[in-house]
Amino acid sequence: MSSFVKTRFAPSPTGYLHIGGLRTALYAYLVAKHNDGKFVLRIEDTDRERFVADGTMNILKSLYWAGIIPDEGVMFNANQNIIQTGDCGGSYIQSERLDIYKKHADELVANGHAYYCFCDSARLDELRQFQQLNKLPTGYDGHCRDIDPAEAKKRVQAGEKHVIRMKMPKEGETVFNDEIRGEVRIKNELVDDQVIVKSDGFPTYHLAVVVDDHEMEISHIIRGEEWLSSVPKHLQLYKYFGWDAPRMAHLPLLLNSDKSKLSKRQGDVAVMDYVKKGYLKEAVINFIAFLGWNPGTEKEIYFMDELINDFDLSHVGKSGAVFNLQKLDWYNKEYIKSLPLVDLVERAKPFFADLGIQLNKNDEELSRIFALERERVTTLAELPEAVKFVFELPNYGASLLIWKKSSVEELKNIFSKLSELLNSIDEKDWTKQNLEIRIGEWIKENSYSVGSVMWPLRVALSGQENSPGPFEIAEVLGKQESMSRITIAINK
RNA sequence: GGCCCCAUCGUCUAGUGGUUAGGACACCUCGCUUUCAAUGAGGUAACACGGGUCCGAUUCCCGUUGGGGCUACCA
Repeated sequence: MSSFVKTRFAPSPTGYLHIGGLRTALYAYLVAKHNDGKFVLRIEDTDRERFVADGTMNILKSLYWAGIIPDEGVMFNANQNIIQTGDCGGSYIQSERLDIYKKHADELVANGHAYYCFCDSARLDELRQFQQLNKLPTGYDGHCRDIDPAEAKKRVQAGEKHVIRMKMPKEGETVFNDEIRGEVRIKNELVDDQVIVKSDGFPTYHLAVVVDDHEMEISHIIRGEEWLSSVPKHLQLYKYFGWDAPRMAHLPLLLNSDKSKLSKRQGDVAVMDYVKKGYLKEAVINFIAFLGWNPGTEKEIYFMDELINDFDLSHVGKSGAVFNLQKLDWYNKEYIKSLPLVDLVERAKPFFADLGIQLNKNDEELSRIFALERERVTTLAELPEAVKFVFELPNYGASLLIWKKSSVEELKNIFSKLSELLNSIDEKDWTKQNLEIRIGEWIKENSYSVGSVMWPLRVALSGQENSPGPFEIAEVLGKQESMSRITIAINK
């Protein structure tokens, strides 16, 4: 076996990509990239009841948004069509690999490692109820395990409804080494004779995952902790097929604030929810990367390429991590503050479009406007509301103009003189720096208190109780609009 | 119920057989300041419990408790 690293993310298209799934995908991606290996995307759509038609596309787009691009397997092209690359002897979509699973299942039956089971769901339900009632361990009782194989085959050929179950040894113990948890041992007698082929002919996860990971030459299985207890089944299948098992890493779960498994009930869990809310991919990636992993240093800000450099499974923790929105918000603010303005403009535009707002300004103007508020918003979705006052002066009450330590008389006096001063400033000198100097000097000359000038000026320009400083706003607004807003204030 | 996994500030976490148990978010105080934000300086706050082992345990072992996962012809 070569030491080439190949990881995979293998989601089910049951609706949308879960934020926990994104983290699993990220870790798998990082392990592959850190080791100059390959990252495979496979679609596990063997559950026809939960299948959602555009589920695959949603997953692919969510991953693409986050910058997690597969090297092999399922992806989409410029025309938004789902395509595949790579050679694993078939499709990377499980529903298109049925013959492969059938071949392997038949092989197990032929070798006596699996058997046909004719128990219907009524009997199984009854069995489970009985076990639960009598506080017995639940599980299949082996009812069909010892049916004569020749007879079973006849019944199958006669069209009798059936599934295929793998034979789990009744004795011994399965011991394996998890990359994160270390040695784990589970007694074989406690492990069920798992159904590996359903009555509809589709494989269950357990068969499909083993066959595919082998045929796709996956070196590291990286998945959620919920799979830990089914590892003995998988290992047994590898043994039956005579294959080497990949290395395995079972990641700790993402939790709600009450420590239960992260769920829809307690907040947004779909990656697209966070996209729509205006979180930056850099923030989301940085945040989820740190939910369970850390570099062992005090560096908190990590871009994808830095994660690829430093990520290491050995630094992944064992305990579940609470998904803490406050920390995500902090990361998002950090990235919004540090994003180049041109990028900020590009990424913010869709949030205006979503609200039906026409941005009749060029990018240059927009970047100046957005720069005004970028330190004040936590998400891109907040930006339209935050910069609204630039486009249209809000209607505010006249009393807002009066600074707490000032009076109406003083205000009127100051404003009329201020208006003259501003009018005397040439349009080409209408810059933040220049205005600050001129008005500063003027305040000093007249011995005004700073607030008695700055507060009303800022309110006049912004129409808001809270806003950026008056000079920044004035520069963005330009002389004409600024003067018009001051006139409006004076008239109030 | 059975099996498996886990346990350091409220949250994400670093860390060690002997440390003032470190950082980040959040929170609080102060500074800057026309407001908000940003920012600077501080602060509150943790080794779940009980037994061992050891000169010495937060660290190693066992147990308890707590939390989580699995226990499907779902993944």
